[in-house]
Amino acid sequence: MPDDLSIVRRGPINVAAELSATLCAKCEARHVGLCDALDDADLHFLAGVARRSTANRGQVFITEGDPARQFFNINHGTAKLYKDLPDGRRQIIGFVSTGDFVGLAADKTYGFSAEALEPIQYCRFDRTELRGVFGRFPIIERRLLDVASHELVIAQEQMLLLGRKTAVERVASFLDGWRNRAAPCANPTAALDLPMSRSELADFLGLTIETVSRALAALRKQNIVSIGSDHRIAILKPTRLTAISQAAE
Amino acid sequence: MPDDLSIVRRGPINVAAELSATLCAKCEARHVGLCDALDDADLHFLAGVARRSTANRGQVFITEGDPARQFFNINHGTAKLYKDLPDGRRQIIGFVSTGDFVGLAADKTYGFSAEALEPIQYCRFDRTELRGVFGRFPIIERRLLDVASHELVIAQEQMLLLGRKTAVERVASFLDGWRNRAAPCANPTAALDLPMSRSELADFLGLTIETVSRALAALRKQNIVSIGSDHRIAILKPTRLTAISQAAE
DNA sequence: CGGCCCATTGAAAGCACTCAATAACAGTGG
DNA sequence: CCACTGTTATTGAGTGCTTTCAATGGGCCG
Repeated sequence: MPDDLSIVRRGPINVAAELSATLCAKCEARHVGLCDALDDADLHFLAGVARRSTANRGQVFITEGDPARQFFNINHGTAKLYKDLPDGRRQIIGFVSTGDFVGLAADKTYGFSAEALEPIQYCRFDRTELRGVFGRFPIIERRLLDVASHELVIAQEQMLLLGRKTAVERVASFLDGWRNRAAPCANPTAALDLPMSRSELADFLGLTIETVSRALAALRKQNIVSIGSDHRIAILKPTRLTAISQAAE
Repeated sequence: MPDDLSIVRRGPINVAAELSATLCAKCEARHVGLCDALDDADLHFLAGVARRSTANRGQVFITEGDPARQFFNINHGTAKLYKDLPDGRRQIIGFVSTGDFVGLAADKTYGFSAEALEPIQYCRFDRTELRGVFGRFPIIERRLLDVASHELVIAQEQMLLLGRKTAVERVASFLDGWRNRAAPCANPTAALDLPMSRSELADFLGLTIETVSRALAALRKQNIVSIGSDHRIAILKPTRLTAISQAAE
């Protein structure tokens, strides 16, 4: 089994890699993120150093402070990355979904924890092994640099949000951003499925659940969004939402 | 002159590169950041794609939204990186000093502006040219990936600060962090020289100047810091400062 | 010495937070 | 299928931390 840690992993082609490559080729994340950088033939090498795993809702698969020995690539589902203060205050620093690469932002130990918001599938890469792959496939390193650069842009946008935006602006920014991310090409007024609770939204936006609820209510009263049950939200006025999110009025 | 844009820059060795390499060898940033990745012999290649520039206090050398055609490496001095909202609210996303690399966090356009806090010296690299250097010196790309990773860690730490910390905790965190960065090995109670104003401190910490002032006053009243004139601050109780910054009590 | 800018301090207001109660929902078992 | 129950979300009232507005103080420079 590809998950068996005792398998022979070195060498360009071996049974485990063949199995993994087949899995990789069928992977939901095959044509996004890291894996899209390689063609099918080269996927062997990446597959050879990948271990497939799963996590259930609520399961923590990265713990802040632990030695950062692995990278992760999300193949299916959504997880939250977060940092805690000793007294329980929590800041969610990001949500990661299908195709997203996790673990770049680490020195010797992980600077954040990760918890599955729903059942997820992911690949684990040993950091040193993946570095070995860089020599043969510099395109992977290039891709990782692009990923890191883009994450920095996102992080800086979030700093602006956390440092300077009002509650309503924060919620509007989140909805706008999530729509762009989840369905960039779809009808902008289509209903969104949010995998996170109000509490998690609050921890991401630097607010409390009550304030998030009130901000959503404010947007609803202006008929900018429609709030359904089961974490479904429809954006009725995408243009207005974007304007509010950018404080453009 | 190395600053002359008309010089011939291609080829492994040419006059401009020789001149730049000499400058590079003597550069204050020679043994930090990007440049430290190369030995003196290889510095030619990097020097060949570098343009040296300066900026005076208050001068903006990167403008948010402009096409991101260049990277920057600070050789001397300090600058602030910031994002603005249309109504004037500003968030400083970071301060960069000697040895720091700037511009990784950009898609097609810069996501932030940069302004010198004091007279600075820096190198400019054309993005496409620097990418060309990657092929010959993969270590540079590796180094940039490390830089980006570390910046992500810093950014996530800042998200925790902006989203969840109180005013006093934010100011304590900043002072603690700045001490570690400016003089990691020096006597922790030595006076710090802050190159930024209260206003810039406020824009970095997501506060107002008055709140920063009050937070500093609070730390002063506890004899944790001593506030001098001309942006000088001495840390009298480093342990207490660190404890407060991490909300560890 | 005067003017200007920056920093500090005080008083009042505002936005988000806390506390509290109610409502809606999801999952469970009868 | 529906009542039951625990969880999650909404709404209201009051508090508090930070902001806003305003005035004073201090340093730098012409």
